[in-house]
Amino acid sequence: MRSLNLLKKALKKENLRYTKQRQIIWDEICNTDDHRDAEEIYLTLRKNGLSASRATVYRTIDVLVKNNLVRKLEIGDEPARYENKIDTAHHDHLICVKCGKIEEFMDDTIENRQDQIVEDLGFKMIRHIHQLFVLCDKCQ
Amino acid sequence: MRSLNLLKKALKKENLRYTKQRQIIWDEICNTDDHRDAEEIYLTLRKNGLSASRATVYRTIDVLVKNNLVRKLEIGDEPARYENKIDTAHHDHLICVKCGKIEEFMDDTIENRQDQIVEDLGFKMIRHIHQLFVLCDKCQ
DNA sequence: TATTTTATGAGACTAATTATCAATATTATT
DNA sequence: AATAATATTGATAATTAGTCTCATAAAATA
Repeated sequence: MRSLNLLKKALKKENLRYTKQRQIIWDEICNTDDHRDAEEIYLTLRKNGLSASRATVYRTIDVLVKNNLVRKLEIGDEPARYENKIDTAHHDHLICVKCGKIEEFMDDTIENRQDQIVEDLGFKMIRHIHQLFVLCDKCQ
Repeated sequence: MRSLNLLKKALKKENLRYTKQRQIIWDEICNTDDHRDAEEIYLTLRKNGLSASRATVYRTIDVLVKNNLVRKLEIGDEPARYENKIDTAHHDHLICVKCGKIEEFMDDTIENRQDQIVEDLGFKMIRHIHQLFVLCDKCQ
């Protein structure tokens, strides 16, 4: 299984141990393409009879984000949301301000212009956040 | 003075009273082009012998943001930062991940593509966040 | 000026996340 | 396999940005 290897590789790289908590948290994040917050992930695990504490959920997600297995979505003052990066190319997000639905978008022109802006200033791009807050079709 | 009228107009529109606290908070935000958080603004006021409580600073900033006098910058999990919108056109931000310096950018091509993406989906744009996290020239 | 309404300040409260630390699990060593 | 060394976990305390409460103060109105 692909995601298993990815987890073990990341843990090895970080000199961290492979534990069943880290596995079930990673599995749970891989199970859906949702954008869930840490509490939702924690509660889903409990509901399924799997056990990991909140603290461990937060700690494990940090490792996954740091190792590029999970994308962290910081939306204003809401709790951060997470999605797995398995088989998904880079994308940014549209967020409905009314119903909270999250869609993804990707635009090469925007990506290129961004890079150009940073390069022209003599800076070095580390990462970017691009969020379009909208009223979705159903909420208008 | 331009900013005075703007404040009074906004307060009138919201059916709020004109008070000296609201005035000194607005003045303080207009004094610089920095991107400061609420605590920094509060502490600067105190240092200058002016008096407004933290609660009033937060409450007043909310009114200013709502009425388009102040731009709120939500940067990940950091405290929100604020800048006055006097005489400044729309722009987005470059943020140095090392020294925290904030620069501004604006690109019509990006703005147009954004609008197009939202329109194509049949959504309605409310606002957007576009932040480029970089290493600035001095931090590389 | 008296009365009504709104704003302020001090501090309690909230919520997401992080830190602490004793108990437990994993890995390395013998 | 047993033991020692080290890292992880879970429960909960702490932190922090921001909001809420409510008695007092200020402003608007009569």
